Formats: sequence, C-alpha cells, structure tokens
Amino acid sequence: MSTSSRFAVAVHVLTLMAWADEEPLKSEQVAESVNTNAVVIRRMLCELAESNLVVSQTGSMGGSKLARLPERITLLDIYQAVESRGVFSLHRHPPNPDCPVGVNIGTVLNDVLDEVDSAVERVLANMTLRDVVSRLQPCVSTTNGKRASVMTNGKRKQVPRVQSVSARN
Amino acid sequence: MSTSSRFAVAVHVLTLMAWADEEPLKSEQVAESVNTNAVVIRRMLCELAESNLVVSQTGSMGGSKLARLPERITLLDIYQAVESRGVFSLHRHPPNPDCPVGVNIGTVLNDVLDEVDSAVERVLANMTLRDVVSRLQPCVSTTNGKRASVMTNGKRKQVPRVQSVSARN
DNA sequence: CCAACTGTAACTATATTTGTTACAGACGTT
DNA sequence: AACGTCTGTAACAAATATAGTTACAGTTGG
Repeated sequence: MSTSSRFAVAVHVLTLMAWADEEPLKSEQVAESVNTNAVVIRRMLCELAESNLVVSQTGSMGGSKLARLPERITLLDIYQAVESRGVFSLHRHPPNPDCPVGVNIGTVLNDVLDEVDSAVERVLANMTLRDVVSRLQPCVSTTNGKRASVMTNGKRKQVPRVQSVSARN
Repeated sequence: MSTSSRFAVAVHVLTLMAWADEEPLKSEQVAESVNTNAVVIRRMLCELAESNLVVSQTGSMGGSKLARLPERITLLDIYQAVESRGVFSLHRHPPNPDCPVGVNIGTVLNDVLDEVDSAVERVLANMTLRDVVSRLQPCVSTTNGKRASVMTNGKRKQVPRVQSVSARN
C-alpha cells in the first residue's frame, strides 16, 4: 500500500545524526549512507527542519544536526514531519451519491481509518530516536569501544541499486 | 502514504453485498455505486473470491454475493485480501552496507514496521462487515422501514469524477 | 575572492494504481 | 442448439506519486 519510503529514509537520516552526535553532517555524506542523491536528502532535511527536528547551516563547513536530543524525538514526530496523509486513502473518485451505500460509506470509512491512524500513531509515539540508536548498537562492530564514524572518507564503490531483498519491498 | 484506495473500495463492495443480503450483484451494478469501471470491480472480486470472502457465478443471471455472513467477515480479512504489503516501505534501494548505520538500520526498521502493521491489524480485526452496515443504517433514509434497494434500475446521470473533497485525499 | 555548503526549481525517470477495450468462456432462457 | 447476459482475464493506456538528476542562486568560513 505505501509506495513511499519517506518514513524509512527520514528515520535513517536522523539516526545518522544521532550517531554523529553534535557534528553536523553534509547532505552528501548522508546521501552516501542512504544510497541516494544528495538533493533528495536536502529536500527531506528541509521538511525535517520545518518540523524543528533538525537545524541546518548553509555555507562552507555547513551541514545539519539534530535540533534536540535523540530521546526527545519520537518516531511519531518523524512520521508527521514527512508523511502527510493517513495510512489508507478513500476512493479516488467519490462514490455514487444516489446509492444508499455509496452516499454514506465515506463517513463510516473515515471513522475506521481514523482509528487505524491513531493506532499507528500510538505505536510510533512510544519509540524515540534514542531507542533506534540503542537497537542499532549491538549490531555494530566497534574496534575500540568507541563508535565507528558514520562514513569513512575515502572513495567507496557505489552500492548497486538492485531491488532490496526485504520482503517488505 | 498509501496511494491505493483498494481497501476502501473493497469495503464498499462487500458492504453493498451485505446490504443486498443474498441477492447476487452484477459487477456493473457495483461499479455504478463505486463510480468506477466494472472491470476494476471484477478484478477486485476475483481477489476477494480467492480469499473466500465472496462467491461469483458466471453466465446469465450471474453475479457475486458474500461467501458468509457479514458478522463473520472482519475488516482484517478484507485488508489482507486486497492489500498485500505492509503500511510502510523500506528504502527503495538498499542503504550503504559500508556505513555502520546503513548496514543495520533495515533490521531495526523492520521491527518497528512490524509493530505498526500489528497495531493496524488489531484494529481491523475488531470490526466486522456487520458493524460497517450498522454504522451505515442511521444515515440512510428508508421510506417504509425496509431497506432501500442498492441501486435504482433507471438510467442515472454519471457522477462527475471530480477530486473527492475528503481531507484524506 | 574563493571554495564548500544548503535551498530550490525544473525536469526526467520509474513505479504503482486505476481505467479502458476487447474477447473467450460460462450459463440460464427460449 | 442458438442467443443474450454475465464473469474472468489479457493487454494496454492514462493518471498519480515518488525518486533521481541537473542546474544554479545564495550563504558562509577561510
């Protein structure tokens, strides 16, 4: 149903910034981790900035970092920042108002879909960026007890853009 | 996020059949209420039939009706019949595996998205087609205490296909 | 002043859903 | 058995939405 990976990418981006602590990240660096174009990232960063989740600085030595601590950013904040519409859509064209069902199904469906949306939001409200970073930690190999840097600086091979193997895609 | 109205349409279609009781409906009648093409409806009916929610009969005097009573069809059944994928998608292209965040964010996100999906399913499992019909009733004007028929038989004007006014679209 | 950034517009590419036309096959009716 | 009315389905066109690209103005540190 969702054809959008905006939420996933937004969480990824902000997780990078939480990981980087206070150091501002350049859109180019972020794009390399997400494996997409830097403009796509900058567009998303603008939305996240509008919702006061990140602050960006223009100019040389610029970049973006979290606007507040990771424990104060919930996944609901992120969701609301980048996914405007609810989980489901109603009919593309309005049903026939001359049909007793068609004329009223929208009202009933809206109630149901609102319940669904609320349930989603409740789940997302219960997890913070900090939680995401914590869940990430055990997977990451560290050589010296300190975090590995977000990205190495050297040139890296482009990751091939094959279809993800995840069952979700 | 969801660009698909499949769930909404499926609920609409099945509600029509619940409303029509045992009388089989033709795809053309259903399409008129939904305000779309009959082939779109037939395609969906095939999916609903595969999930054993409706039974269809070919040939003259054919049509489709519910495979079981409305109180034994949950919205979750409908959702699973017509919406294959979860609520959110992961990255369109896999993240950079050379980045400590990129390599593991998918795993963490999958856990979160599974939680979201479960929450959605719990909500949908708690409502049946019968409930939808009940919620519909108070809105429908009946002239004699009996239900109005699903659609009048006469020619009707085509409903203009303007954008729905619902905030959800 | 220059180089390195962000912000943003305009456009293309890709993916997905929806709508349409066409037709084979099923099945009552006559 | 022929006919008209249905479903099932293929093949394709249109509409919509997301993602990716190029280009460039404006900001800022050095």
